[in-house]
Amino acid sequence: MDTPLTRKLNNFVRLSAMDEGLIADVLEPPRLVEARVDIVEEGEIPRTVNVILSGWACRYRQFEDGRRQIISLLLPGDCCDPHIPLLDRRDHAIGALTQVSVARIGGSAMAEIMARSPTLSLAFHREALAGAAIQREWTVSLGRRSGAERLAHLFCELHARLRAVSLADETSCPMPLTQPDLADALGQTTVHINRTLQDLRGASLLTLKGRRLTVLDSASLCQLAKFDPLYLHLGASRMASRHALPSGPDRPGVADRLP
Amino acid sequence: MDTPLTRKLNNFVRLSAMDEGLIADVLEPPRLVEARVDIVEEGEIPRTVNVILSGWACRYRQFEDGRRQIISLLLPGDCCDPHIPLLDRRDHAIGALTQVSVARIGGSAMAEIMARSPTLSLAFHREALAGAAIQREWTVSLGRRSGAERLAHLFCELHARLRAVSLADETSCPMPLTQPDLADALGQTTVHINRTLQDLRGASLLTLKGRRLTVLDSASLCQLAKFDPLYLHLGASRMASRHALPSGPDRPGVADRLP
DNA sequence: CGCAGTGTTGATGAAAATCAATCCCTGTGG
DNA sequence: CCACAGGGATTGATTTTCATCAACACTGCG
Repeated sequence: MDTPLTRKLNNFVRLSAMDEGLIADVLEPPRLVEARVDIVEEGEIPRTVNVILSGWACRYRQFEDGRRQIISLLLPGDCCDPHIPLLDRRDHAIGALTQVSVARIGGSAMAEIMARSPTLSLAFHREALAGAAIQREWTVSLGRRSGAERLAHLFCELHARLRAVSLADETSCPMPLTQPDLADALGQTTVHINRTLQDLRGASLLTLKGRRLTVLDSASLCQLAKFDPLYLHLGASRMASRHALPSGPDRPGVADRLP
Repeated sequence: MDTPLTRKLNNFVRLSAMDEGLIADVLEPPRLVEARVDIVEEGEIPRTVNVILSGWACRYRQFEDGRRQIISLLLPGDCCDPHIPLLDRRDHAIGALTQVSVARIGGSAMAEIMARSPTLSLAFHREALAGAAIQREWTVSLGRRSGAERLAHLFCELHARLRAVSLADETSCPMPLTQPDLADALGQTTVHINRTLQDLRGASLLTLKGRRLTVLDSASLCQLAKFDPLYLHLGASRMASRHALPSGPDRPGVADRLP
């Protein structure tokens, strides 16, 4: 069966038909969650794994004073913590950004297929490690990348991740995030995101309209973002590493085209 | 055998004497790494797990233009990625911040003890999940906490983590990080860290001298930082949750004492 | 002694937040 | 079909936070 989950896991290990069958067996019937509704709430005791089948969600944390930080973005095929049932309580919430279809895998069913198929076990482990690597990259972005670099980097990442589950073409992909969403993901304000976005458009790096992102100048965008797809661990084979900056700090540089 | 590693894992599950013995058996003889030297380098193919026995290290990433971001801090008892041998190549480096003593566990030995002892397997898994949770919290800090909040939060976290391995007392702990280190961890400049530090000292929240941090007003520090130790998943039992903000956005607030 | 890394200070400028209006879609109900 | 509501996008003016630049003091150490 071809689901975003199997497509994603196939980036990490080649799954056998039997593996895919095992997954299909344990995936409970999906439920729909409307945009802005929580899929799981903070403080819950985790018992099941949730898999995103369609739509976008995010982990987030909100302070009492209203400040919100999106901690990570969950795209189709992503599973919310394959191993989370091991922990005590959830320290963050997961919310739907668009309408989302999620399927659960019971904690014990999960343990069972991991025990049954070493390949699946490896796949889920790698999925988790890749997720951790993405989280580290976000730390780098928030800590040391400028506004324009952050935005560019996020777009590069999302495009690559969507390609890995066949939801993007060579130069464009869906982009349902609103500017407030982008602001909360990148630790900035919507006003500032808006202006940075205009800079990127002005430099002819991309267009963004109708909830769709089109990358006009991939090489420059990657270079500006210092985007190196290695951290996604999606398997060198299919990664368009062609734009991975061949380094050399001294090149024309898009930065000149930005204000 | 009592090592920082077993002390740390005991926060997640109670290890049997046999489990501790298994660990002792697979820990290779430690090696010393001097401050500012890499323990593992970016791009390496991971084969072994490294455990910090003493000293502090960090994951970090450095751009060609000199900007450096410390991605996470590794304290005694922390292991650098118990499951990392599953991935292709390292996307970041790990460097020693002080002189560090590290012991390796061979990849196959690791797999073997995990297979042999379900308790150990669970412990290492939880260790990894707790590490991921810390990484998420850093994302929140870098994205939405102000300079003073960030610094306060980091100090709260480090103090709690050190307590979990019996390296801190009730109100103080070693703090070998230099101001440049703090700056690279918190995504700011050393000048700004210096000034923020003065604010925290000025508000009588802490003292920091001779590479030792002393918390003078733990409740206020936690409140300022919005520090909730839940995310460390160190086991409710021993966590000093007493200062976990009982919430209520309307209280005196230390913030008033800061400039 | 002198050096290097660290900590500190002041002056200045850039990046981003904040405040406050619009404007513009898009879906909804009359 | 149109008016309306509401979220999203955009703009300008202003303030705050933080970075940058440039000294200089302190400390441990060869």
